Amino acid sequence: MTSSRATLIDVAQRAGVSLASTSRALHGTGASKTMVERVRAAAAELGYSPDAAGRTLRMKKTFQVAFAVADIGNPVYVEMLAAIHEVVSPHGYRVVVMSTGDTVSSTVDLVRSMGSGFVDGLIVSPLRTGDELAHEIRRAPVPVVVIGRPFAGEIDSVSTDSAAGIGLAVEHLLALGRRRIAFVNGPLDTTPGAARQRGFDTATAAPTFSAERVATEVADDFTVSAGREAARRLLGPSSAQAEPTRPPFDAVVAANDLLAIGVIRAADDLGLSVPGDVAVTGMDDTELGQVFKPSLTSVSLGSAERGRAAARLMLDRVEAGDPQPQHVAIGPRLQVRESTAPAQPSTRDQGGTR
Amino acid sequence: MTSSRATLIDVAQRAGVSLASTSRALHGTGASKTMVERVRAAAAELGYSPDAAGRTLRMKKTFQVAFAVADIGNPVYVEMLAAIHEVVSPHGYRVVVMSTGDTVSSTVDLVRSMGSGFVDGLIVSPLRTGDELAHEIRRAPVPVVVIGRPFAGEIDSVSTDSAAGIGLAVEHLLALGRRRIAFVNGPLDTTPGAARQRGFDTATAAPTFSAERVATEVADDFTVSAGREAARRLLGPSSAQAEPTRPPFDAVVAANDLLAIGVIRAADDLGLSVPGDVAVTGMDDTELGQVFKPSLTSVSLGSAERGRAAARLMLDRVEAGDPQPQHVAIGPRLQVRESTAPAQPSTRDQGGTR
DNA sequence: CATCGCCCTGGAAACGTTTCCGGCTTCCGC
DNA sequence: GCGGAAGCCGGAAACGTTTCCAGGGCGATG
Repeated sequence: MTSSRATLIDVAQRAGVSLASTSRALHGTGASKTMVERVRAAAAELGYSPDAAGRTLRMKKTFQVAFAVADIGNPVYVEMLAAIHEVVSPHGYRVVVMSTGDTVSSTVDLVRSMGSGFVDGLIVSPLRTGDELAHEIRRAPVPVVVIGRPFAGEIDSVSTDSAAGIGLAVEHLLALGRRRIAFVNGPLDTTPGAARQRGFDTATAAPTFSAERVATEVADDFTVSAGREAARRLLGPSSAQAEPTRPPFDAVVAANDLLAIGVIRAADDLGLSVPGDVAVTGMDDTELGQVFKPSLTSVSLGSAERGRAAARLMLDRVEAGDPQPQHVAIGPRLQVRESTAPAQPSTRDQGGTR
Repeated sequence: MTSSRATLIDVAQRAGVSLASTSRALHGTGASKTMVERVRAAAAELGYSPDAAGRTLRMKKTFQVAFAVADIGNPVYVEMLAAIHEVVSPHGYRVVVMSTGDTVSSTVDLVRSMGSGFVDGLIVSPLRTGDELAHEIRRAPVPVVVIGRPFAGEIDSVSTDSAAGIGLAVEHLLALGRRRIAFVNGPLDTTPGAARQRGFDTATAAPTFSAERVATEVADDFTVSAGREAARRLLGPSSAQAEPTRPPFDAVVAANDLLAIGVIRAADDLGLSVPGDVAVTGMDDTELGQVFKPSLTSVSLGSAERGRAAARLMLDRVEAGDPQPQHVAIGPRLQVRESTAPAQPSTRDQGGTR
């Protein structure tokens, strides 16, 4: 039990062979059978395990990948993290969790910090993007894969067309006979917020759109409480009265599962039933939405799938120096559950729980 | 735009000073003002950023901390992760996410892997523990902080008395007038499962326990679906009939928020109302439980708090070589919400939603 | 039997950084 | 004006690993 850890030199001395041979024997290449045996034994006796720093310094390889998001508490990112871990871990890579911060400049700082070389690559899902960030990513010293937005050329990225996803939700509601559709979005200056707004505008501007577009309400945040408040604003001061007046819409498209749940809670507060009086759709298909009551109809953006794809892209880049920047697109899929149902001819007195 | 990154030697040459002075100038100690200025300028021109591997090799410091759990998807661990990140990040430390695996031997392997020295310390919350693991932790080459179980001596740990937490839940249900209390637990061979079972046994054996202890049902897992199935088993085949017969209990203590939600879903499936017919308590006080409908009465084990405490313990260990192993205990707190309410005298026909 | 070639081994360099140590200048106080 | 001390700088070593290169032994082939 020495005070410090055993080093390769110690192993070499104990085995009575050279340092070079020791390294080769453990690494498995170009060493005789007896040599391997001998070195292995010595290493085992000393409880040797190779030092990561020395190896990294020499090989210029950290066997670490960074995953950076704005808010690691968000279930979508958690799912991505788990998927990334699951993919890279069997290949011997570790995952370092980092934060992009809210702003584009803090994200730029993050990318710049890759210069220290503590990681072999970066998978990042930024909340806000800009030309400055794109430029910084292009000149980053390690491979970078962006999740969430298809970047123009020269940047690896994997994304889901969330605008089209909103379209799926709108279509679904129309097919159910809903005629007055509202939209609860998150901040418009974020990448997902902007995309989803675009999606709703496009879907409701289409000639096939046979309903009335009520309004868009922008929540402060992509959270449950923000969704609840946004929905309350949308229901207007008139509905604040105790009498369960008829709401100005019979369906709400939410930009997010969290927002959607906030909307349902708000509806519940006012004695409106979901999906009886109001049908609600979410987006991201989180587990939260699945276990919620009513379970949430949601547009899956394939979070785990995106994470896996990004991780694989990263491995391709890091293991083999794959030349061409790639872009992987995941198709949005609508998961129909309890929070949406056909509109009843007479939407009257469906009643709340009590 | 050279092919490779600028090194300290390049900066030294450009500034026309020695390597040693360059390092000192950038590090800020024992360098003249003009020297600092000059080196800073050179570094800036070259876009220098220090190489993590070289620094680590020399200083024996990685500025990384590992956080290892069995299932990173679990909201409790996510909260801990976020808290840990929040604490150590300002001190310049990164967080590496790792997996302990389900078994104690895989956790031992994980601790053993610390021998590579890719991290300055390990914060681990193992699902299962044993003497073998304790022994391995004691001889680990880096500081280890254990979350979840108070370890006997020589090991840093932070824990919450979840057994006492179960006691709080039972007490609360008794105070509400509930008289037939069931318990849905997770696997008993896990650390949390065992502790919570102990808590329930103790609470229901106390002389002040004025109710009937119905049964304990052990779920396969700490998940929603496992909880749903466990609750179904508990309700028995008799209740599988369409008629909403009176259940054999009027309250359920669940070992977990996820299990609790599974229980509520199962109750809902059978037309039982929560909290009308059955009061349900969870544990962990997750955000999921808070937004659920009905919002979940839950025993908070201070996940974020535990994460923060563990992180601070780790920093103490890593920054200053704090000598004494410490143990931090967080008190469980009951958060009362909608899923528990006083028992009605006649528990009849409270009715479901439909 | 000689020569060529292959496989294995050992010495040494290199990766980029921090820090010890010795020597220089400079400044202060007497 | 001089001795001493303090501050600053440069050379060099060290951290632990992988890999290039050269040399030696041995088998196979001509």
